[in-house]
This record gives sequence, C-alpha cells and structure tokens, in this order.
Amino acid sequence: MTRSRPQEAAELELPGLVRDRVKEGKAKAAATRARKAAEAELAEHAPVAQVLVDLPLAHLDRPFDYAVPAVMSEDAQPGVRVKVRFAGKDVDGFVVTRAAESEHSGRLQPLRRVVSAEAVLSPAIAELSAEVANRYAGTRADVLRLAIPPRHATTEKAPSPVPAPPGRWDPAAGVAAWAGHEPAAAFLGHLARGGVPRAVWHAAAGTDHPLLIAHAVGATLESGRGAIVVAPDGKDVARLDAALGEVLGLGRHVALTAEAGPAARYRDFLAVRRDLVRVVVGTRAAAFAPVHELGLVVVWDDGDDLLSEPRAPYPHARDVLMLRAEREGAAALVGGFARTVEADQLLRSGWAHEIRPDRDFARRRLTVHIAGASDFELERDPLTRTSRVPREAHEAIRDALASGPVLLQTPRRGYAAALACERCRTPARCSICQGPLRLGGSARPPECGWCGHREEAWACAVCGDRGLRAPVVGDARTAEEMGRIFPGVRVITSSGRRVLTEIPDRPAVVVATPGAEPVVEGDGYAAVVLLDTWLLLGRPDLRADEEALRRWSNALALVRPGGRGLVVGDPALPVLQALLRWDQPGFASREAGVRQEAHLPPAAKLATLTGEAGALDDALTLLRLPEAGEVLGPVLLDQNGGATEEVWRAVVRVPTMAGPELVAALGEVQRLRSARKLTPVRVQVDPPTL
DNA sequence: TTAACTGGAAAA
DNA sequence: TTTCCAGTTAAC
Repeated sequence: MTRSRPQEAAELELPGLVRDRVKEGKAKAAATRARKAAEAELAEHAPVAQVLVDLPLAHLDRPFDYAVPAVMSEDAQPGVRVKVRFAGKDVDGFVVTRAAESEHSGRLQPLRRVVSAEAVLSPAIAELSAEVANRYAGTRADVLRLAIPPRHATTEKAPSPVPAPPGRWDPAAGVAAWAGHEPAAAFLGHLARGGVPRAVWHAAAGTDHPLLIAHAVGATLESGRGAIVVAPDGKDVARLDAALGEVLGLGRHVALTAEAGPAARYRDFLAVRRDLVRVVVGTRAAAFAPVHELGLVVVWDDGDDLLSEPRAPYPHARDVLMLRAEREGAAALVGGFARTVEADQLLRSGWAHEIRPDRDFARRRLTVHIAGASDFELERDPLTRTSRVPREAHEAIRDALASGPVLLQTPRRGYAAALACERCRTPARCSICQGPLRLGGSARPPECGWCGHREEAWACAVCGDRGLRAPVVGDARTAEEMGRIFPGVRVITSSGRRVLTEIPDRPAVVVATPGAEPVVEGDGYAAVVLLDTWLLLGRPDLRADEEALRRWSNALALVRPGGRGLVVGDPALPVLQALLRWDQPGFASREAGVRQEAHLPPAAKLATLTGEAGALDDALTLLRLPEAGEVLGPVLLDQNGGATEEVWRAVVRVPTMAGPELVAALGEVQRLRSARKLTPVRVQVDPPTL
C-alpha cells in the first residue's frame, strides 16, 4: 500500500479541520485504489495459496484456493495466518501450501491480508490436525483452534530470547533415578542413542516421577531431539517444570499451561515454533506443541479425565501423543502409579513394552494394610459409631506421626451429607420428589434437599430398614475429628478451592480430598490412610473402579520410601487387593477382560451422539452404521436447572475392527447435516465416561 | 454477502 | 420450446 509523497505535501497547505477531512477522504480513496491495484498484480511464483479457513461447517473442511497478490507473496508462506473473503465475510485462515495453479475453475479471490509473517502452523501440525479430525469425526478447524494459541501481537514483535547453550545430561544420574524399574536403563540408553523405544511404565510408590521423566527427556535431548511431556493439571506441570529445570539446566524447556495467560502462552508457543526450545511440559493442549525434531512424547497419569479435551472434537491427549509418536517417529512413555485399560491395550497389541518395578523394590517402597472395616467390624468397634476411622487406623496414624506427616485421603469435601440406608447403603430418597435426603437440624426428621419435604417415617425402599447414616462426612469433619483425637498435632486440610501444593517434612495430619493431596518437601509421608473407600466404588460409571484405584494409587504413592499405607475398606474387593499388592497392571488387564465380555472399549469402539430429540433421531437415520454395529438409546439426559430444550443422547457401538468405518460414517453424517443446515448434533468418539 | 443455479409459470 | 423470475445453494 503506497501513497505518493507530493500529494501529501499539497494537503498540508489546507487549513485545519477542512484539511483533515479532505485528507481523510482522499486517503481512504487512495487506500482503496492502492489495494485494488495491489490485488490485481499477482505473485510471480506460486500465485495460488491453499488456505484452511476457520469455518464451523463440517462440509467445508478442506483447503480453499486464493490468489496471492504480489505484495503479499513474500509473507504468505505456508503456516502463516491470513484473512480471506469467504462467502462475503472476512474470516481467518492458515496458508497450508503455495501452488502454481488451482484446480478451481472459477475466479480466485485474492488474500485480503497476511495477519503476520510468523508461520505458526508447522507442516507436522497441519498434517496432524487432519489425522486427529478424522479420528474424532471432527473438523480440522476445530483441531487447529486447540493446537494454536490466539495471537498476541506485542509478544510476537518482542525480541526472541537467546537460546540456552546445549547442556549435558548425566546418564549415571538417570540410571540411578530409575533404579528399581526394569528395563529402564535400556530405555534411557536407547533414547540417548537416538532410538525410538515405546513403553508403558508402572511406577513404584514413593517414586519421584518428575525426576525420572526429566531424565528420559534429558536422554532424548542428548540425541539432539526434542520432547513433549503432558500431565493432567497445573500442579503436576509445576513439579515437572522444576524437575526439568534441575536435570536439563535453565532455559532448555518451557511450561505450557492455560493458567499462564495469553501473552505468556503465546510467547512460549513461539519459542517452541521458532525452535529456540525443544522441550515442552504442559497440560493437555501441550500435546499439540510444534516441537522440532520430536524424539519423545510422555504422558503421565493418563487415566485422569482432565486429559480429555472438553471442546470439539474432544481428543484425548494420550491419543494425540501416540499418533504423533507414530507420525513423527518419536519414542513414547505412558506412565503412572495406576494403569488404564487403554495403556494395557498398548502393551497387549505389542505397540509398547512394559517398564515396571521389580517385586522386591516395590515391596520395600510401601507396605499396605487393609484395615478391616467390614460391616461386622464397623459395628463392633465403638470408635466407628462416632467416626469413620477405625481403631487400627488411629494407632497407625499415631505411630507414623512420631516420624513425619501423615496423609488422610477422604472423598469429597464439606459437611453437607446426603443420607443412605444404614443397612444396605442405598441412597435415601424423598418420597415425594425422589430428591436426596439431608439431615434436618438437631432432633428434626431428615429433609429433602430439593423440595424440602420432611420425611417423618422413612424406610429404605430396598431393604425396609429404618436406620439412616451419613455416608459423606467430608474433609472438614475429618480434620475436626483428628484435631480432637491428636491434640497438639498440626492438622492441615487441602481440598476444593484451597489446595496446597507442598507441605514441610514435619509431623502433621494432612486431610485432603482425592487429587488435592499436597506433596511433602523431601521424601514423602510417613503414612498414607485412605478413608471411606466404599464411597468411590459402586458408582454407576463405566470406570468407577478404575478411577477409584487411580485416585488411591496416587495418594499412596506419596509415601516416603519404606512408608506405610492403610486402607479402610472391604479386604475382599479386587480393587483393594490390587492396591495391597501394588498390582495396578494386573487390575487393568483383568478389567480389560471384563470390558471385552461386556463389549466395551477397548474391545469395542464407542461414540455418543447428543442433541435435541428430533435432530438426534434424524442423525441416527442418516448414519450408515457398519455391519454388527448397534445403537443404544437414545435416552434423556438429566438436566440440572433445565430451562432449555431437552437433551438426548444415543450411544453407538461397533466391534473395534469396524472402528474406522464407524468414525467415517459419523463424519459423513456431520458433513451432510452441516451442508443441509440442520440442527447440529454433538458427536463424541471414545467418550471418556458414559 | 452474492453469483450461480434450480425449477416452475407464463408466453409463444 | 423459450424466457423470466423467485427462491435456493454454494461459497476459492
């Protein structure tokens, strides 16, 4: 865009306001003319840009050709953000390729503007976006929105930091950190030599996993390649961040989290894209980081549902990383104290090898006892009448307090107690509206939490018993109880909004809800106690047991080497047995068998379709379901506060072999519906829960 | 937003 | 059969 100098000089001679007005008008006209002229003259080389346009329409999910004006030719390189005219509107897009000619028969619109010459979309991520979109029956535009953070112009213009000089990684320290886990030394060696090993890793309790992961990354850097580490939440990422700083030296990695804010997020993204750093640690979005020379992908605690993206097309970070490992020829490490059936599947199929602690090592790290809280003992132990902590647990806590902090994990927080039948533990429901019953004030009958009805003569609908119990006591009550029982001992709570990350290594009782357990500075807890284990079980969820085991394992893993674990629950339960033997892999493999019989993932491919009744029905009619496929439902979803339209959900299921076929058919439905402008239906492939 | 396309009605 | 028009559709 150029304006001639003599013209400007002439305008300067006109008086004040008038001059400005005239200048403005003339400038506008001149600008338009200049733009037209500039657009008319096309780039000499490759005058066609293929652009991925950011549209919400599934049937337009492909590159469109635009003419490249000569003045933009230099900047309009593959990967840059552009503005283009599409159906009369200015929309954003990314240039994916430049070409000499177009397949399109009509006249090409010119690019409106190159937003910035920064090639934010790397070729690898451009290809990945197509694969992820395919796998989840979604669109590339949606995937790119997850993969590329919004632009922050000031950050982009700021000078780049100077890259850190290459450090050296100490293989001996790496092997020492991984001691007890086999065959970790071979895995590290393979990484350092540029190999692409793939492993599913079960960590021993008390393992400082951030340190071990940092060493795996160190080994990868040693081979000249980069790495991505993804963990469920900011707390995990902070620990990994610190460990990476220690092992790799400063300035060799970045931490990508949503908490950091848009400027920091874009700055770190650019540092990665510009190849100033090759190591990224972060939450689920980091799985898309455009790391150059990707050599290793790591996902920690892949059973945490935070790793599955809540925005379309709902990809799971583990799956994105495994796809990348395959596409980009990188090594992979799927680690945790627990194990998912998906990780088990990676082993079963031979895609990955196993790394696990040897038996003696695991046993020396942690001894678990199950405190008999069978119904019989609960009744006999007088302490349990007023508390849920059996005598055996009190003794264990007292002993452990002599040498360090003790962690009590208790499900859910607060006082608010829904009631259940004392005998069979069926939740107590209001006889009028089926709402949950709560304790009314002192000496009053229980009340309904929804309609307030006072239940004068409640009797259990299942067993007829008239006794009520408060199953959810919560952390506040537990903390209070601990204060009473152990006077003079510091009681710390961590839950809900007040989550502690770290506590000092001094005797204290720490009461925390699952996922909110603070880490101990130094070695770990002297003992970890899991209360009310039965509360996490028996939920009507597909993954209830798996999820409970994961949460317990993560808490028990915080013991110091040689520490004690105490589990209050029914010792006959297989989940608790798995904890006792620290055999989460065995549990996952058994669970996989159960899933196989029940035709559930990973033995089957599942997808859900959600939407209003009519649209959902219509979508199911359009769906060309593969042979042997079935539709379950649709069922009405409960709507909390539902002023809006009813929402229904159907589940479609096919044998795993027909998975790709199903996903293709779902994609087809989405394209068809978008082309016909029908009400959208949400499609979720491999939903994390049902 | 808008050019191109569709199909149906009127004119011949 | 041709022409005209209005509503629809695709979209570079």
